[in-house]
Amino acid sequence: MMKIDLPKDFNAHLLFQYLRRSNDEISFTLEGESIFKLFFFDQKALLCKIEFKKQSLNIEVVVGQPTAEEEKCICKYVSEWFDLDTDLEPFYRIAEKDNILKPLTRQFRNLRIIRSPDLFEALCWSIIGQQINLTFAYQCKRRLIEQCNQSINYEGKKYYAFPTPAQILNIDDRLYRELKFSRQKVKYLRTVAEAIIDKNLSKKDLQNLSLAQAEARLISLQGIGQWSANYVLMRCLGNKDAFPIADVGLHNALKQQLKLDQKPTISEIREWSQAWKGWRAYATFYLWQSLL
DNA sequence: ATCCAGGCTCCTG
DNA sequence: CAGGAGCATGGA
Repeated sequence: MMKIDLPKDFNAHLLFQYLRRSNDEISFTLEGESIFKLFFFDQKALLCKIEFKKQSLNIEVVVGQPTAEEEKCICKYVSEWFDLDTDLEPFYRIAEKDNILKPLTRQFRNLRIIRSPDLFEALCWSIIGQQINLTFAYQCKRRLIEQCNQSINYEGKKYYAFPTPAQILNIDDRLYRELKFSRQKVKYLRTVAEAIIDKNLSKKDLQNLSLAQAEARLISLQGIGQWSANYVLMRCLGNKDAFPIADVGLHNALKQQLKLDQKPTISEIREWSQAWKGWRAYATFYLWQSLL
């Protein structure tokens, strides 16, 4: 059993509300108050059960025998997933002086960005989510995960992990059509999978770059534009100032919050967001939350 | 039916 | 360099 201390006033309710938002999400499994997450270390499967206590979260490995090193990886993953290491106070100080963020930070107190710690998965999700609505995006992702079937059975239920780059490359064009992926997106997924396999792209490399450099590196990949790059920097790398400014969800949330009759322009958003400097990823996430 | 979804690339003038 | 088509499908 592993145990991780939670930050003061951790809001598990808002976390679960976010995790529950799609029935097609099968890269983890919710059962009551527990989260099940399947990890693969090469071919070795470890199924983890995560439970929240008052001051800590517990991780129990219910299938498989982890080494000390693997336990460390799992703890690191979970800490990043729920963004446990961020001090929210500076964000709330900024928010108190900002008319857009103030009500949101009161409504969603102690909400942390829910991250996507695996780089390949985060990139794939950003590609899948481009242009189409979220419901359809989640369906596509579910079909992809089921097709690759990186899974184990435990107590009569099936638990899935996100596919590896090699598995993504193994799916042929005809099959991708059946999964409802466009030709372009298949090309982009393959580009990203190859970059990871060839070790031209890694989370560690991106972490050693500045925000602007990391953004440029991501955008150099075919299929990753400004929105996707900033989405990945925010959700995977944990950069608190990454800002997917063209995001339609962001636009709709701002329209709703400010009771505008149409969506704001990019230049308006750029202006308002000056006040959020250093915390634009958090501002975005809280705005998204207002749409749930 | 038509338009828009957590965009991006490529082609045109 | 701005502007527009095309992509896949489903929900409003």
